[in-house]
Amino acid sequence: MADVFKALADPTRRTILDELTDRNGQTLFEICARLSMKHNLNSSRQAISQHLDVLESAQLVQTRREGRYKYHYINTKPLEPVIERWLRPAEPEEPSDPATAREEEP
Amino acid sequence: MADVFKALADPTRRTILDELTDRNGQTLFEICARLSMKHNLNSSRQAISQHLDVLESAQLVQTRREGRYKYHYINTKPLEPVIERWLRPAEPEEPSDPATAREEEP
DNA sequence: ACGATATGCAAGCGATTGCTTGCGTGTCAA
DNA sequence: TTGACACGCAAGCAATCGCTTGCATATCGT
Repeated sequence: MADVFKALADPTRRTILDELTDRNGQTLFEICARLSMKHNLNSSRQAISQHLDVLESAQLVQTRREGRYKYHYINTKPLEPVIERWLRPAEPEEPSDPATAREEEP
Repeated sequence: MADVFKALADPTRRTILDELTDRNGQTLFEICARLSMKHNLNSSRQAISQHLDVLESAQLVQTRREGRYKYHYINTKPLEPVIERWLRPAEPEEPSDPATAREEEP
């Protein structure tokens, strides 16, 4: 689970996920080209490849080999527990504005 | 928005959010003590203070001053757009298993 | 077989991160 | 006022990160 947050910490990796959301199943070169075109990100092939390795280690990207091509698919499953961890249990608590909240002294 | 992911990338900061979820509105020393007790995290006061600064910059923690005490409150609002970014738009797409999916050649 | 294509592996480098150390500031009780 | 308490600021350091560079492997078309 820690890998998921570390993977999402980099803006280039988040843009890669955006790209795979827009068009799933791209190859490495395809991702490089579209990152340069649509997102003005001129990172090298090796840089993107390493980013994809990080995303794959975090299970956020799954891959499928076919000959010399390697297709990359986004996988949003690791994101679901991220939400449940803090979003759900904290919702029915006290008001979100600290100026109006009150607690006993420590 | 980048600050949110960077803030969540550290395991100690995630544990701090867990602690604030369990008991909202704690002071710095209170957080230090409970991290040591319940989570076996023996970080120094300054280390935790810097972590809280990061969380506050990311708007994940709001603070309220009262005399020499500073109370910390979790704020889950920055987490909501995180979900919508990839979870929602990618759901009605093709099968998540890359072995069965298919795309045209690049 | 040969070259072109698509990707993998690994060492090295500057920048950033998380933490420590030491001192400073403001607040409260006696 | 004095001392204890809660917290802030900033320099320094080892570890990690993102990226480059260079070479290697594997697959396809001709």
